[in-house]
Amino acid sequence: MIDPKLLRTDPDLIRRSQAARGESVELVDELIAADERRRRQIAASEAMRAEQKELSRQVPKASAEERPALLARTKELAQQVKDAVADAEAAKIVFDDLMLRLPNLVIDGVPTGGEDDLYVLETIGTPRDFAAEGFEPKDHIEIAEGLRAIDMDRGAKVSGSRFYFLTGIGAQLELALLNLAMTKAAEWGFTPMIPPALVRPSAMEGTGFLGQAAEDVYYLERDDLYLVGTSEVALAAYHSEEILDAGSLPRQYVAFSPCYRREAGSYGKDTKGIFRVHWFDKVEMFVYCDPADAAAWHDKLLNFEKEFIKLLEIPFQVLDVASGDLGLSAARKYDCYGYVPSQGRYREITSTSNCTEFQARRLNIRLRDSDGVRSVATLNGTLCSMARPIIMLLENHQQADGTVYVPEALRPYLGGREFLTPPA
RNA sequence: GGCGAGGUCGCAUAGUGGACUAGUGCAGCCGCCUUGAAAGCGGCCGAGUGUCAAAGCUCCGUGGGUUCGAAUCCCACCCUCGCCGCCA
Repeated sequence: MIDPKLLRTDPDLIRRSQAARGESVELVDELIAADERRRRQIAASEAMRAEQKELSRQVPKASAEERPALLARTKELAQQVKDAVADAEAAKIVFDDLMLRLPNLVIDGVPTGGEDDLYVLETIGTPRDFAAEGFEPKDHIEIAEGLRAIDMDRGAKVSGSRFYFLTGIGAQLELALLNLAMTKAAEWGFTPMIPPALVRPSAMEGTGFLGQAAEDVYYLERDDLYLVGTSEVALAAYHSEEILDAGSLPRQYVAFSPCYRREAGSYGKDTKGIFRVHWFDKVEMFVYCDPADAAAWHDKLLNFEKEFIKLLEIPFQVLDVASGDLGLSAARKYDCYGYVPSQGRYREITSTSNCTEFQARRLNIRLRDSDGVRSVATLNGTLCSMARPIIMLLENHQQADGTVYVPEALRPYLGGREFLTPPA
């Protein structure tokens, strides 16, 4: 949620942000109208309530002759207050509903446009020239078949399409990535967390996943619980309804959790392999900080992601995501796209969002310093979303003989081996 | 899943229909005193809304209801704790 005060002080700022996102500008006017109606009714109810309360206090002291008239008047006032409050609440429901649909304000400097207008900030590393090496690169499924690392067929048999088993060296590879990611994050000052993957609706709504993204979310009706699509949900809700001491900020958390995504509306897209799946495991960074430091923390999270991808020796690009493709919560988003040789292009491997105070307001997370109480800022960033790094490791580091080179950073977590080889 | 107990302004407690402000203790902050500290004394000391600042108004787990008036009575729900059952 954006700062409701902006509706009164600077509605044009919100209109500009909406326009940049390609979202409704009229929403702003509807919000202002609902807010005014609510405030008007509250003012009216407060005036009547004050009178009613005063008369109520006189009831016990009133004489037997005065009492009936007094009671009649207070009763009448009670009804009028009730009506005014009811209308104020109706206006508030309209206001809140609209407010939940209003996306975060876009930060100045974010490129405008849609999905294809992202801006490449830098390219790191160079894709291998397989032709020069004299062989055609295989895709990750072919490579994984040779290594018996991924079992797609049995994934489909047991759970359906877009499910898989990591087997043997594939499973070990995920555990190695997990350990490398967690070790690095701890070095960088993050507190390791293993959060629940099932959350209440409030956590889901507070992080902005029940709006336009709701179709992509698994929901357990019998228990009124959601399966998270990212541990960002649990990590953001972790401090919900809390007031954090400013001295305890920033708070850095790194979580390992499964992620579940329905991938509704992506039928036929990336159907091959484990690029787009209904479940994967992920190591996610999350930061709570003073809003004044949010932009600096966003850069830090991006740098941690870059450092990690460099450790995996995968060529990649850093993108500044355009305003129209930000999602509800993000005020700015940087994606890293790693190279996928079988596709001959870069594909998303990490994503870091600066959500400014948007999630904190919805989840009621504040900080207290010498000036009082105000909202914190939250940021999140992927460190390692298992399936995609595995694809990129297998494909970029494949050898002509079907083995796969292991980057030095991963070797300590894979028994020191330099190459992944098929089981005997 | 069954039964029971309980949720009050950081913590602990008081408050079971009406007194202008939900009382008290602890912790915390400021000051006095002191060489310093402790003790003692005085003051401040939850959040939201609102305002230049205030006043005011709202909030006693949440949501309904009864009443002129609800922390207090009624209903539903949520959560916590305990015991029993089941279980990785």
